[in-house]
Amino acid sequence: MAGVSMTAVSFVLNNKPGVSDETRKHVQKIIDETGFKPNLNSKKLLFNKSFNICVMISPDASPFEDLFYFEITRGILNKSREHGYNISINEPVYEEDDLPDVIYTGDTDGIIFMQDISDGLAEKAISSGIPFVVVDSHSLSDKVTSVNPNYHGAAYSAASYLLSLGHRDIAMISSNVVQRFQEQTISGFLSAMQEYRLKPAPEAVAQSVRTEAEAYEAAKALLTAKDRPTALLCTVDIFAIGAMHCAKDLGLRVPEDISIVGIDDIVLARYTDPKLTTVGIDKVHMGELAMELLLQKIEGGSPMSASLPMELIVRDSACIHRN
Amino acid sequence: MAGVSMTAVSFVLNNKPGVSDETRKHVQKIIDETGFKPNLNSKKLLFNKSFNICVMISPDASPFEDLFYFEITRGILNKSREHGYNISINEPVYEEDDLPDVIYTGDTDGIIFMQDISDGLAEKAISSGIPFVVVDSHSLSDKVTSVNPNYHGAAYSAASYLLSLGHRDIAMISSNVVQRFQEQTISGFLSAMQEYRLKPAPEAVAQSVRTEAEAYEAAKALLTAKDRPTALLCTVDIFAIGAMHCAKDLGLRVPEDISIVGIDDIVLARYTDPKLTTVGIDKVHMGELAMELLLQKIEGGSPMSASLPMELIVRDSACIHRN
DNA sequence: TTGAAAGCGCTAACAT
DNA sequence: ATGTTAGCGCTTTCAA
Repeated sequence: MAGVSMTAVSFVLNNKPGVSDETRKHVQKIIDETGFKPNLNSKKLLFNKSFNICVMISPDASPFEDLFYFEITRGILNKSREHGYNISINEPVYEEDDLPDVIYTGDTDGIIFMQDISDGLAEKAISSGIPFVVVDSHSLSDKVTSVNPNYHGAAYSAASYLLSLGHRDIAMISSNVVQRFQEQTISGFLSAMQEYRLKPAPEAVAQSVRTEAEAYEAAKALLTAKDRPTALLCTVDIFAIGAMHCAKDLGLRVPEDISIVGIDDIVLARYTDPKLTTVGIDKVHMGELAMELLLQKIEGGSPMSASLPMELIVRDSACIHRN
Repeated sequence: MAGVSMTAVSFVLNNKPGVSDETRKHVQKIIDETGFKPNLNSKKLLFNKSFNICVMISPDASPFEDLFYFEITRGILNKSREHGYNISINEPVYEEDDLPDVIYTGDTDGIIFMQDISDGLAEKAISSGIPFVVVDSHSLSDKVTSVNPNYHGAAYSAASYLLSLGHRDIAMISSNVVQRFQEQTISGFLSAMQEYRLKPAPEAVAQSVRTEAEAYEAAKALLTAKDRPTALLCTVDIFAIGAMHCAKDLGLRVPEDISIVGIDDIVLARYTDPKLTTVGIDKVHMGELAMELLLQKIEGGSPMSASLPMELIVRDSACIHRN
């Protein structure tokens, strides 16, 4: 020590009592002069805390492929930086339905799962004892704390909007990547239709799809049928974009000949031509919220799961139906 | 210890010699049974290594706002995960032209700077002793190792392409966010023009701009002038997108009435209508390369800076000039 | 081949 | 109010 003691320095650094004003000033002066910064690695060992948050994403939904998860990640980053945490991006070990090593080496203070997780994974996470939250979850289990967009409501809003524009022949192209997501959106669609005493034909709800290209094909099937729908509700924006391309290629005008709406409001939605009408959610906020809930858990709390509303964003890809 | 010693366990864990096959097997068995994983935090202290890489971005170019940096970040993440590093996203302290605390607390093994850095920052980074690389740098200094897209070449390619299509009245909308970037693209543009013995009018190169909205206005100025150019070279894709909107609003067809090309090939470029012709670079690869160079530095090497070629990607926003 | 012990940089309990 | 000391979990000399 360049001056006096050692516990003293610790007290000064952490603004703790137990040291006279005089020594405090003295020590502080030396700290300022030398630019001394305490080594975080020793604290990590002492408190067995890594200051790392592990963001877990399935490889087929990398946040850096999928613009949706990418925005959520931004929110997570905002908050984690604010609180002095780093993030590391990882993926589950799918063959064994297990978590990666990083979880078991003390290098993770908390986990954020993107998209739904399997029951096996949830169990492993619980038994690891590490706090975790699931964001963009599709189930509201009381066993895990999660942040859930209201996808049922989203599909309901989208369908209601189309109905209010006078559309009656509405078909749906839904994602079958996550089963519960599909169930929720279909049920939202059907309840809106029901309010108008409408019962869509089976083929109008049967289109379920994984990629933009598949959405293109599904749209083709619908739009070339003899009784083609006047509106398309796509469960994911990127499908709506695929459907728009298909419509154009078929010589159909959007929205005059066919109205199309999506769900999610990804960045792209503002750049399509016409601009995509969709049902959106504040994804950055969603990420921030997930991180906040996680921090609460890390500090020993047991926060409530959150269900977030989704809001219709009217742009140019849907219009009034004229006979 | 559930079996024998303690040094032994360390040897077994790290596959080091100095322990009999018998004890090795015995210990290994216990490790497997108990699922024991060594605590990383103690290694961090012992080796004074954090296994964190700090990605430094200026706030006005957040990788999660800017699709360009976002793709680079993906590359960085790929490689860092592969090597057991976490990343933390931070920004310089601009008021003081200094690095954030995280650099000085032993919580960073290496730094990746996005975009160019100031001389002051470079100096601070060097004197911190922490290995760093600059990605998407615009200068090839031998003091810092960097990954440089060849922006001069990019502008040259774009201009040459337009010239080869018969365009002679080509105007440029360039970014003035980073000075050296602007210099390089302008010089690339001018050398291509010179090969055709063309010397663009001052107002054809004077448009320099920071945002999509400003690009829209710059395009408006150019396209409403009495001798409007037949082609626009935009130094950044997002400017090209702004210019395309402007052209449409003015009733001009792209590319029939006005050819537009960009630089960067961001994700959006494939989704515009018409699809954007641009000069691209493999951004994920760029990030991976930056991370590889950084790892070499961390291990004590002194890697060479890399200059990466950019390639013309012909899509639909430029066509042959007809008088 | 094995075990004992020091030490990485800090905090906190304890003794002074 | 201050100084001394143990200890976080590991690796690595060093001695047996």
